[in-house]
Amino acid sequence: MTIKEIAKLAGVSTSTVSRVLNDSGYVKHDVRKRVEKIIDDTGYLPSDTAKDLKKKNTKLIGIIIPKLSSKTIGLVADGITKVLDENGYSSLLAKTGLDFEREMEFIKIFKQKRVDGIIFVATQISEEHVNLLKKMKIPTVFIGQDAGRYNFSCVVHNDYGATKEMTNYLVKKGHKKIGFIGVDEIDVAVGYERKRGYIDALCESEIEIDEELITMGNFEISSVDLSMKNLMEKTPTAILAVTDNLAIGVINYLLKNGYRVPEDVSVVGEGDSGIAEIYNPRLTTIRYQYLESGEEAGRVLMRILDTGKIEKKIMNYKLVERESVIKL
Amino acid sequence: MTIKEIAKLAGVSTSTVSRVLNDSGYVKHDVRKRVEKIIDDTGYLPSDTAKDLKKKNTKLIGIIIPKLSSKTIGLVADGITKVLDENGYSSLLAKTGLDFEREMEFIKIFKQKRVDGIIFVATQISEEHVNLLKKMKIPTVFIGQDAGRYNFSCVVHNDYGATKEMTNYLVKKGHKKIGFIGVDEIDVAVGYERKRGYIDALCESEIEIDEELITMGNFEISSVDLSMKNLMEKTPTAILAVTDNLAIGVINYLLKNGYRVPEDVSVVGEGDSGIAEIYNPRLTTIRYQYLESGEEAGRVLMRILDTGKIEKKIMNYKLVERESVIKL
DNA sequence: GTGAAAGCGCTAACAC
DNA sequence: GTGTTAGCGCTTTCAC
Repeated sequence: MTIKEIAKLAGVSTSTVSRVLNDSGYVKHDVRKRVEKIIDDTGYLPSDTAKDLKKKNTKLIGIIIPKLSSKTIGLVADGITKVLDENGYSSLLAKTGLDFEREMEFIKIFKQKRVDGIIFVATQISEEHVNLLKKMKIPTVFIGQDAGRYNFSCVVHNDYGATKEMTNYLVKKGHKKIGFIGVDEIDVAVGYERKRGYIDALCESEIEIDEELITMGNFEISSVDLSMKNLMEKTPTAILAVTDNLAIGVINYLLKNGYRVPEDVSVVGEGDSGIAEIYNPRLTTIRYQYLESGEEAGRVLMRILDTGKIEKKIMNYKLVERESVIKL
Repeated sequence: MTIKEIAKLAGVSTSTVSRVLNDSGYVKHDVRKRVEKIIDDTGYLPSDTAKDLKKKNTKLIGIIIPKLSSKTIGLVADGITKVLDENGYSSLLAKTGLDFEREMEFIKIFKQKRVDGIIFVATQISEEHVNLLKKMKIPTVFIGQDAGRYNFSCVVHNDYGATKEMTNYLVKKGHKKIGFIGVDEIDVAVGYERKRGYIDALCESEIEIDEELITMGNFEISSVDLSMKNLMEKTPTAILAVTDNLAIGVINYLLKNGYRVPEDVSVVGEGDSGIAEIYNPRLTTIRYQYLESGEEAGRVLMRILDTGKIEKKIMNYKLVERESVIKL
């Protein structure tokens, strides 16, 4: 079914059909009715493919994301698509598994599809990404990592501030030997910024930094066991894990080895990933605004498309007190 | 940048550029090299929009999904996009929030975008969906609900078999008074089929069905509290919840009210949603193949596009024994 | 081996 | 108010 066939069936020209389709220009009432009826009967829907060729924009936004099977990322994605939907944009999805090559490839695919913009949920931003994006001239906003130094828009969480506040909270509860479980600093937000928050908080409280109290996992629960073994030899009274998953791993290790939480060791996480609320004990953690960051990124992109102005947004966080910390 | 400009820069015709772009037809070696160099230098990438207008297919697949912020659905989505990627298809995402109107609307949008096919992650299938899909003539595969009676392809989980097996497992462990927490039967798979599995298992074991042992929640954890209050008056020795989330709600209720799990009451869930493994106690549950169902749906769709044959696939499941059940 | 030209389905001047 | 027509960026006969 094409506009031409509709025109023929209605005994009018294609321009008239186009006019009723887009509600533009004048069409006599009964002609409009007649055309509308035929469109209805045939179930004809105009091809965006053809339309996009004429117009400059596709109303398509590319979303680059590591994976979907994560509550956190899912929330971000829900936020993004919500705003895009509201603004009449469709979402082209690219799942990269954090594979650099695939990320680069998807940017090119998006260019071929002539997306109007890209939202990039990133854990690392490289010079190459940025250069390709600039060469392609695709308006882009990053979520989760600061792209300001590359002169790109971004929506970031206050990883530094949140972790600093959490550390201060632990200090206020009387803890001085606070273990830290972080992740690779290649992930600037979660690895580097959160660690910096922990360290600065201790400095400001004039607690000496003990390098042996600082360990690293990856994002998997099982990855903490080794770290914990070494960590516990230093007898910390509290442990700050940089994600809830890691914190759950810590608690499981502790419980398995005869420690009580929080009576023997206090444990906190970050992320408020849903599990924190129903875990046993309920986990004190940082609630970041994932859904909202997705929405915000959507809005920022809409504005870029409108005005071209780049923006950097820092999202709020909230320390959620529950049952996994004890006052010394 | 267009093919025309590239042609001019290279001093050849657009057809020649097209030939080197698509590696079709003969182009003299040095001409090819020259054109390739210019394409490289300019970073030119051909427009799929224009290409699609000529070709019959867009290599686009629409994915209709209730939301992303669910581990389960995220896994399904990861599976889908994996297979689509491998086959050179891109994913257009439609998040519906289970809103019927939006679902219908997205089908139309997908038609306008001329997607080659649709994968529909559904909790309910209505006559209207099916009729519209047929009218639009878009090859579609449903995930999670049986669309066989509508003559559509689908990939479903064995909800009935799994729940029956789980019930039998409980019976074998010596339980006779088994509470059941289900969901609305509008969701045929989770609501209706799982309940049927529970009932049939009891029947075959010649255990009388006690209607008061059968209650309903929605999918939210908090929704079980009321059900549990009534349920516990009937002093069941085991409770089968139709999802892990519900099971966690059950356990939390039990713990809060002084029961021990599993010593006083055994609890099982379904879904193996990740939390089951790390919860305290670790939850005995059914592992459905979410990721795999997404992959399978992708493959089924690829085959439909190829041969037109509709298929119904039933995925496997596995009973995962952990610590939340005791032998009586 | 390469180029000219038609045409994919639509929109938007422009003419009437 | 409505129709004619050019053209969006590409592919693909068909000539040469």
